[in-house]
Amino acid sequence: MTTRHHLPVAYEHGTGGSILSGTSRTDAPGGCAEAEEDDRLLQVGDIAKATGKTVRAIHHYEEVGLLTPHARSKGRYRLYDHAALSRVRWIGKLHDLGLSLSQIQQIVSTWEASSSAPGAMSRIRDVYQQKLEEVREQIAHLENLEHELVASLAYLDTCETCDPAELVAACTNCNLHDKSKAEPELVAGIRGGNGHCRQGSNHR
Amino acid sequence: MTTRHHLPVAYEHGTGGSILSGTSRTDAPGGCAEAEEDDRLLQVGDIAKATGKTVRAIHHYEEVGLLTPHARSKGRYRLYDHAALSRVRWIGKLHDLGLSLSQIQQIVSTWEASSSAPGAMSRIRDVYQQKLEEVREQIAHLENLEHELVASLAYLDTCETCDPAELVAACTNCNLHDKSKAEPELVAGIRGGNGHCRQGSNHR
DNA sequence: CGCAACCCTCACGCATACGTAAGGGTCAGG
DNA sequence: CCTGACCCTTACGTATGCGTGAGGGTTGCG
Repeated sequence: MTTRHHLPVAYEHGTGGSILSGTSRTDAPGGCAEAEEDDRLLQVGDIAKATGKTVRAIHHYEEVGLLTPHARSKGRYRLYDHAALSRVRWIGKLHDLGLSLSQIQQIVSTWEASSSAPGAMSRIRDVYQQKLEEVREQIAHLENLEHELVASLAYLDTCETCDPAELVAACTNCNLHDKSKAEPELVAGIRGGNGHCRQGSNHR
Repeated sequence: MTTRHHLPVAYEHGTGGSILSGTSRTDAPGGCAEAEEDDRLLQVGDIAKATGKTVRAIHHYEEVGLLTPHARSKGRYRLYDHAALSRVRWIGKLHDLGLSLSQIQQIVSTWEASSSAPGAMSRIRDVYQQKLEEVREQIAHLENLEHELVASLAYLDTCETCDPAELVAACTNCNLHDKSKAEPELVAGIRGGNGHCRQGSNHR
């Protein structure tokens, strides 16, 4: 909604859909003959908005070698092509996958230093393959925690039947809970552990 | 297997199962009449080993108010009761759930400042309930990434049929891939984004 | 008593991924 | 030409969760 007024080179004219489109354009220097399609360039702010990142983050990606502007305007404004959008989203996803920016940088380096295309892809594949396993482990771990949470919530349900006048210290001797199942760790950890005279384990 | 020799107060004698048990004991000062059960005290190193944390981490937990030794030896050694084990494991789980130590501290404070037991439990419940939803979101997110990884790997499989002499720059014009499905974002981001004259989106 | 194995209290260090402020140009409509 | 909305570079700041010494006691078997 932030009304854009005067753009140097990349324009928006739409009403909010995908940012920019327009008439004026600036083909970047460098002698790249390209098909038409959509070669309007984007400013850093456009990239930021379109990807949900901050301008600072985009700059940061550049600092660590993850992104390079396609060109610069006369006034040294960074100008990006649309591939930059893919790149930034890609960075975000890999980051979500738990890769650090420097690890991502290594992938980029690997790719760029590689001459053989399938060779490069093969290494990327290895990284992805390994990440896939890690992600599956993480999922399993989270599902574990999920179950623990559910169990704890069920356990804590019983507390609703407790007398509100009861003091927390009395929990140690509580006998409202189902004796057949142990106290979930997520519950056990709350009590005790701060030195105060405590130690009973399972309320009996 | 680090042989323990001279312990101040908490002993081990077992053969590796659960750390400690023994004969000598030191009931902590403070006038806590307790049932027998298992009130031998543990040193910080014991807690560390039993929980997989480092001694420094245990100290750190204390620094931020998450854990307090049950007592101190004459020589100022920290002595913990078994509840500390639960507490440390609990901290670890909550941390895995994405809570920061200070957030965990808030839970502890909430608990300790609370007089009404069910009231306190109710607030803990709320936290857990919310965490449960977050965890489920995280799982969904990871599953999304998992699918993207799988799709990308499938896509990259095709690259194996590519001529190893092919240059990475040629990927732009690659036509080996199934034209019916789009290039996964995890693949698209690799190419382009570093300014070099590029911009074709889907290899045609 | 001697010694190994532990523990204690500072207190600075570190890696990540930006946040944020400072001081100062650039762009294009009006 | 003016102006508002943007952008640039430089550079220090921040929050987390411990890591890593430094310098120096404590414990208790033998």
